[in-house]
Amino acid sequence: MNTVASISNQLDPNQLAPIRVQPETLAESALELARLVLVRGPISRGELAREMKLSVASLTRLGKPLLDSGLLVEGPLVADGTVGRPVRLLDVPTDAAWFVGVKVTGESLQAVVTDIRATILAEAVLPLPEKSAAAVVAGIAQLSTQLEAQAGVTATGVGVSLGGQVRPDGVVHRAPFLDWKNVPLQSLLQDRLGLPVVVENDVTALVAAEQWFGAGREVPDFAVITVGAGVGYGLTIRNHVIRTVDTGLGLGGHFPLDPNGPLCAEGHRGCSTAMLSIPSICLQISAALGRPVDYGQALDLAADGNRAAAAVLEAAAKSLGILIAAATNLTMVNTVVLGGEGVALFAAKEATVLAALTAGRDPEAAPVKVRVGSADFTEWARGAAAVAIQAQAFIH
Amino acid sequence: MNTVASISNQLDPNQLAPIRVQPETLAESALELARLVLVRGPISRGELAREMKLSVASLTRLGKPLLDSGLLVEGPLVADGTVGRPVRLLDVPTDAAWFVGVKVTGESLQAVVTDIRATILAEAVLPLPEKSAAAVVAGIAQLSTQLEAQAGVTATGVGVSLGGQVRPDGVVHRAPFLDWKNVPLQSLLQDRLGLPVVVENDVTALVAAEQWFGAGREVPDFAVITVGAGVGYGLTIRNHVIRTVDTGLGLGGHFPLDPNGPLCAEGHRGCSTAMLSIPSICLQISAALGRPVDYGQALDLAADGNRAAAAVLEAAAKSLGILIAAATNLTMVNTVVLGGEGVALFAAKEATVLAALTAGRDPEAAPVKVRVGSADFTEWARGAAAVAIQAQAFIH
DNA sequence: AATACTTGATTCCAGAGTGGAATTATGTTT
DNA sequence: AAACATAATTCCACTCTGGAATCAAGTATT
Repeated sequence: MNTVASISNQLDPNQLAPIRVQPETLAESALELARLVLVRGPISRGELAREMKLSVASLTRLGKPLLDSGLLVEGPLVADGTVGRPVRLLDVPTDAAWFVGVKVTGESLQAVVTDIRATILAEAVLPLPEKSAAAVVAGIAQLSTQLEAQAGVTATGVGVSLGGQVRPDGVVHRAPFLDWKNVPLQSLLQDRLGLPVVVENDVTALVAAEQWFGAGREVPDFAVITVGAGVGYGLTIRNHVIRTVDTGLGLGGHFPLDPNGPLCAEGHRGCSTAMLSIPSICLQISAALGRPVDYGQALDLAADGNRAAAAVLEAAAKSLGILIAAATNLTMVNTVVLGGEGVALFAAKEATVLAALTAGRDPEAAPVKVRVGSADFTEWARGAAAVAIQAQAFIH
Repeated sequence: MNTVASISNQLDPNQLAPIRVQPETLAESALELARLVLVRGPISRGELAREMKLSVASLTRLGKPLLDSGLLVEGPLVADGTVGRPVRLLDVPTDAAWFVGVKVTGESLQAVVTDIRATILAEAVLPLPEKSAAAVVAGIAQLSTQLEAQAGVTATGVGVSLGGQVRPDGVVHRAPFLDWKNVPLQSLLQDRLGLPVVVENDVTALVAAEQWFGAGREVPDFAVITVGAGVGYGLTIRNHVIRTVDTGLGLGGHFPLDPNGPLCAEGHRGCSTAMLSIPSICLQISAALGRPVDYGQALDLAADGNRAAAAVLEAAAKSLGILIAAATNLTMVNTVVLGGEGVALFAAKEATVLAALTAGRDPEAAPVKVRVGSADFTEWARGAAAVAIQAQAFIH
């Protein structure tokens, strides 16, 4: 089979549809090249050769069909003033493919449209009238159309993420927040949208986004901890997002942290959800003060010296440090990315978190690098877009 | 370069020295083939082809030079009564290479000699008169000679393991039990023995042995927890033993398990060492009963209904369950191998351990497979032999 | 301005590794 | 004894690869 020819067919000028990535016709190393160019931005062949452990000759050969087909583009010659022939950087065309990412919660759909590097171009939210699959499908279709119009682009793929277990075939095995069991969301959406759709667990999607477009660009091993309505946990080891049959069950969500903490709904005293989740923190402070308090108010109250709020947040911060210590000790990673709206806790109580983390680590151990992601809810939708991007790039 | 020829040279009949594995002259896939035959025992080309995702044609080609050189051998035709040509299984010669493994503790050297599959042929112990590197080197030399004579073989490699941090170049960076810092043990031993020597952290060596010759033959991901003088912890993900700069620090050794537990020497209340280590358990019971009690007596006392002993062991068993739950939740593995002399605790209190483990896991999660390794101290020395085997097989 | 120099990128070619198809080997079944 | 089934080998075309020579496009030197 001639790879070059089969790609070039897609460039038929009579075909006005957007260029569609069809990497199943690409060999392993060509795929890896495309992935690296996507992830490492504009990059020279020399650096790619080092990174891929290939010769520059191979890079010329591998790059040729990708450039011919338009999957990659070459920048202009950049003369940096030094002696020698200037480099011509390889890049991905960022105006050829766009992706819609949607995070499904029990109450709403949060959506973004991104370019191929998961850069957000537009965002939108839609309340979910009911938790039926039909409502979700209709909502995603509406958001998709709306966002395409907003950004003036045509989506080439859609990623959907939600809290729950998602099977590799895109069937939602179990999603407690939606009361779903075995909903074939991917095929439903694909039929409706006529586009490739990927469905993934929300935390896993966030980890995937982080792996390609965040911390993973620099380190091969890291954990992700999200704090929000619940506590999420994900892991990347040796550049691979760990996915198991239990992914989506939220095994990091009820990790014991404080024997004197409050109870979670499952009856775990002082588990990560009880100590860290936003609802639990707000409820504790509300109960103490005898009036409803939201998360922002909680942080403000603590900053203003309110004792109840300060005590709750102090305990939460300490618990977060303990959780980070436990995760790094047992997984042996030394980078942790924090995500979710609850990262505001880290910003407010960084010293407490780090003190608890240090206490839980061997004094001789390498320091843990804690990276704070965006607290913006759009990060979740961006994660969904990232898995759509990854799926279209066909890297496993 | 002609691989076949370069291997065949080693078979020069005039050369009476034992066949030495020199796999640096082997290509990647030939190495993987040799490793699979070593690990999977006598195995057919067809099964190897499936395992390696190659054609049987490739297996014939890859196997040829290995068979010619004697690195692999063919079994007789085995006719199992079914129709068709019988298979001729590939195997490693188990009478061509032997390995000495030595575990160094603060008090003694525990040594074994094994065949290439890490099967123990003989064992020996030598008290360590002092903790100097010279004493360790001399002791290992003596044990090596003694074991070779005992088993009637000549060692082709020596593996040494100890509690502490070992750098990849075989320098012991830090070994608290020996009061060592930056001791170039590998080169010292290599000079003395005239044999290839590998030095590795003790828990990592045990994990490596388990990966090639134990649980790892069936699952790609598992954790190892050892209970003995301390608590050890190691991890294999995607068929790779995780080694980091912190390996050897014992990051799983002071994991918080019981807020009401006793203190360890570092001042951690209810950490894994305080709850599980043999010295701590014996000390707790001794203190309660007002007389010295060893581990065997502790188990007997508890079995006989002694309340203090039973309480301590019950708490230990519960803690072990909690530790297993924490490790599996955070690493996402679902197989745990228990090792060390303390596994007797699991045998005695299995129900308690499993109850605590189950309580710490999501009810919907896949059940954790707990495998109990040998409690024999020779397992540690066998681990050391295993890393020597791996080093000679040059697989990373 | 012409030439030398430096470094990026390409071309060309030989070698290694691979799988499919045909063939051979070695047993059981008829 | 012939037919059949399955294992293993041989043969060959194909892909992927890197090294060496070459070309390309800038800066430095004269």
